[in-house]
Amino acid sequence: MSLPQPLPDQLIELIARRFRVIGEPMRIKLLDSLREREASVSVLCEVTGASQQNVSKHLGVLLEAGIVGRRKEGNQVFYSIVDESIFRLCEEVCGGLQRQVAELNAIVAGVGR
Amino acid sequence: MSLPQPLPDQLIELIARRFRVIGEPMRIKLLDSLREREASVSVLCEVTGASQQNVSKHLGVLLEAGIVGRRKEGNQVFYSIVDESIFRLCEEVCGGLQRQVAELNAIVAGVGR
DNA sequence: TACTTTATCAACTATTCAGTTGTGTAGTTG
DNA sequence: CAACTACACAACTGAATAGTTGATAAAGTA
Repeated sequence: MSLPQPLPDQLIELIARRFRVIGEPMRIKLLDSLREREASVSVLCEVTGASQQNVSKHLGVLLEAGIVGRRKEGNQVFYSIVDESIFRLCEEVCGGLQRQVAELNAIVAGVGR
Repeated sequence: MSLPQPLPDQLIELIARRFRVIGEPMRIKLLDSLREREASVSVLCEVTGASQQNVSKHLGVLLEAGIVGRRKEGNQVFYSIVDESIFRLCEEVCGGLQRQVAELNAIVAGVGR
């Protein structure tokens, strides 16, 4: 995919909104917990250590963004990853972070030369 | 690159911070303006229509995050992209958005069937 | 020197939003 | 039915931050 130049304002807004949705530690944690398999809200509360209301709220944000899906079963609700590209984004970011750390490392190592 | 499972909290924090930095329309606009070539603060003000102080502030955030670099020349300062992975992130997000829109489109089209 | 341009810093305002508290609503169980 | 479980909604509080305003600093120019 190639991006138009310049980016239209509305698209910029959409992109920014998307990044803000995943720019929240708790939501990344939830997504990470859902990486292997779907999970109920109560399980996600245990895993993350957050309150039920808080987890529910964040899941709502992720649901509205189309990143996760939900499935009801009895009186439980199971959430699962719908948009797998989220993890590619995280990997890309981690790659960038690693490059930065490597550069810093090279600079620090150079001082002792 | 493959991510560890589960993600350590500190890494989650770093990833989230990174996403928040680019989760701001004005900063995306600035990065978009720098895609082709470096630019001075004043030029970036014209392009974005934002105040000098505001542009300078956002550039400071991007600089601290290691996404852009700066170069002084006379009484001007030129900023340029250092971390090109930013654009891959935007492309990935746009791809996700397009898939969502396509799905919506399919659903809407199905109604009139 | 005095003045202009360019960029940054600092303080303030307004907004956004994460997390909590309290409550409501299904669904299940005794 | 009542009691319980699982989840969501709404209102509130506090913290972070985007954008403005005013002042300061640095470089070039008359």
